[in-house]
Amino acid sequence: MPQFIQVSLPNAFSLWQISESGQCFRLREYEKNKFVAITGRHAVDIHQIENSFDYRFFCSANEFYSVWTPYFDLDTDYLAFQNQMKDDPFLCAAIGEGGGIRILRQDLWETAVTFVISQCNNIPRIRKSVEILCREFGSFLGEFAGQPIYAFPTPQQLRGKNPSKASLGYREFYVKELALQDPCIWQQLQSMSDILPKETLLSLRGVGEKVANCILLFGLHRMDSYPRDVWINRLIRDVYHNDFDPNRYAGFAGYVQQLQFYYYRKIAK
DNA sequence: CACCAGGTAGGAT
DNA sequence: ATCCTACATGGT
Repeated sequence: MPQFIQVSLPNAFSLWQISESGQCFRLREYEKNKFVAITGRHAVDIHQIENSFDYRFFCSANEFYSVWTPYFDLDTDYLAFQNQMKDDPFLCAAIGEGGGIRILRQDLWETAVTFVISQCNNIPRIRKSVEILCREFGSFLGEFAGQPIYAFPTPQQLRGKNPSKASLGYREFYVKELALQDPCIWQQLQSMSDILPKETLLSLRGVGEKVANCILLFGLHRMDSYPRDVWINRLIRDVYHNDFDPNRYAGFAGYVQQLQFYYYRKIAK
């Protein structure tokens, strides 16, 4: 019998919604209520107990607390954020559909690469390209539900390689450039303050305003970052009539953005 | 065969 | 500073 940690996460947590939120590309429901989450070199099998908020993380207690608690931001009270959105009808509706979304702490290097790939692309195809990169160049981590799981390739594993099977198109050049960077920068970015991380990210080829904000939010957990993509721009124009200021949600604007992105795409279908 | 997809770089205005 | 457009690829 494999080792597992059972936890109860009743408030503001939904693996399904997170997997559909578009902030990560390697969280997948492989069977009803069963997910595989992968970030960097870590992977875990998570089972949601039917009709409850109980989850089983198939990993050691040590890994749960050191990796997955920060990854899913389990120590943060998202209901406190939601309570500050009560006077916005769109956000209230968004909470109803996507209130279980969290802002993940993903591996920074992986976040940079995946969001460079995301530009002018669609989410299913981003996932496909990322999986091919992992399968081609990443380390084998083990088997989950009969499927081999591979880590996201390290910069060293990707350096000098030809990732043509991932069909990255014109973004392939940018990914190769990222792999050539001194890997220390991903560490250094963690300890930079103020606007230095953003300036550093913007200096990278293929990283512009929007992708930089995504990396800041999903990789560096800068909760004040508010990435504006085509959906957010449409939303602000058509729903808010160009009258929306993310600064109003100081300290959690990025969470507001995720709720808006998730819900607006959902009702568009 | 058009058009679109979590944009960006480089050049022209 | 703001406005264009090329940039590959795959899916409707």
